[in-house]
Amino acid sequence: MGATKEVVVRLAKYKNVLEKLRSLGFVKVFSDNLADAVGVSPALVRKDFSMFGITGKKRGGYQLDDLITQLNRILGGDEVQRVIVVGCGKIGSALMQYRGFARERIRIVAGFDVDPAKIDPNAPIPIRDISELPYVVKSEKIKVAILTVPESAAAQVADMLVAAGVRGILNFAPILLKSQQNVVIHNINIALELENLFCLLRFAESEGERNR
Amino acid sequence: MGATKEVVVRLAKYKNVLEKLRSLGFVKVFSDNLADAVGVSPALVRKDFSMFGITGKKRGGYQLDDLITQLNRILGGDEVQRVIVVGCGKIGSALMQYRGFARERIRIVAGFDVDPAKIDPNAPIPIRDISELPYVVKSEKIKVAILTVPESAAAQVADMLVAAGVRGILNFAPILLKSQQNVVIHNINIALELENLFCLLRFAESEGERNR
DNA sequence: TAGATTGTTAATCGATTAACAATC
DNA sequence: TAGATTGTTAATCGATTAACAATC
Repeated sequence: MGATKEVVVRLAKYKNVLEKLRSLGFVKVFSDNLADAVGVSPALVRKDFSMFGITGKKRGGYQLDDLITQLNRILGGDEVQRVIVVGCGKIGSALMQYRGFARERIRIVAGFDVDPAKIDPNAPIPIRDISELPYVVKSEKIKVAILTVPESAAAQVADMLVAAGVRGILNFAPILLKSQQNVVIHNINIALELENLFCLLRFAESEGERNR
Repeated sequence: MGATKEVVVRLAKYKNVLEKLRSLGFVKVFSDNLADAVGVSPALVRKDFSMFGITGKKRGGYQLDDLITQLNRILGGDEVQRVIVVGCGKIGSALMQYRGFARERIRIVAGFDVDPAKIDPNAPIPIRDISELPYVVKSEKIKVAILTVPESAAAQVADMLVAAGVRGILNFAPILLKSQQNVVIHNINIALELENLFCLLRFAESEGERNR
């Protein structure tokens, strides 16, 4: 094949940029424009497109509407994407209320926690006891979950999610969960990201000295 | 050279795993153990180490204490790493209170916002008006900032941070900020991560069908 | 037309891995 | 000793880019 994860991820980035361009009134784009916006080379943009049979006009670039339609077809389109949040602590609650999701057609349909004080099935976004998770995942056909439980519970809750039928997990717990057969896991480790920033800076500095 | 960003990022992952192993009472590790924990091949672990002059014993693997010391030397070690949060909305506030940072020796020293209602210079972690940002960054020698402002303000505030002397930005606004000369920017776009999960699942499905 | 941009091939580049001698 | 693991070289692999004919 060749349609690796990286390509799919880039396609989604192109789509996001294109939607912004459309709202600005653009009608067409060149591979050059997209390349600049996403931070890749124009050749790669064209290659990514051609890999999925998306073509443009030799001199006129790509029609914005066409392109977005095609990308939606490939990426899974316009349906509202339903997600649950498991672990309603600080970060979990913040994500449940995050306004940026609506624009991307992402809807959080429920939260789950073990703390009885947090349970509130009548809230706009209901918060349920975690024991109800398997039932809700099945009846609502939930495919993707955001995992924001403490580190100590993360592995166990991840297993529970997979057992219930969840196929994609966005993990914020500071533990590396591994993608398995049929389950895609993305790990976001904020402390590690900060550490990496500090390391890279330190490195950039010593590089600078070396070149002086 | 060859010490690319990826290598540095892996070294930090090794270090995290090693610290956990140490707290479990481990005394030595093999490249095999680390490879499993971080999800890479044993050969790559050894290569990464040898690239920085870290050596083990031909039969006995690597001494845990030695290894951690070496990694600390390379990665910038044990000092407390001071960070500011710019934008004290839901996510910004959640991060300011996130308990996981302390363990990684990360300390949030201040928050900034434009909303007068949020300003509170006497809180445990003071929240200041954004106009004070340049002064605080300079006087406290802040190198890294977490950016959690709304999309519409992100680019402008990022410029402000760089002008004030910040050299690393962890950007949560849904906009792709580009790393420049001397400035490292990591973008975490949570909506995009979720979109990617859905896309990858959709892809995995159609792959599955094809192989049936 | 002249100029610009696509689509695609072949070349390049860099990162990862296989493999194995060295050696504990 | 026999067995296991490192350190390193050379081979592989895959992704990216350069380059250019096609063509609008």
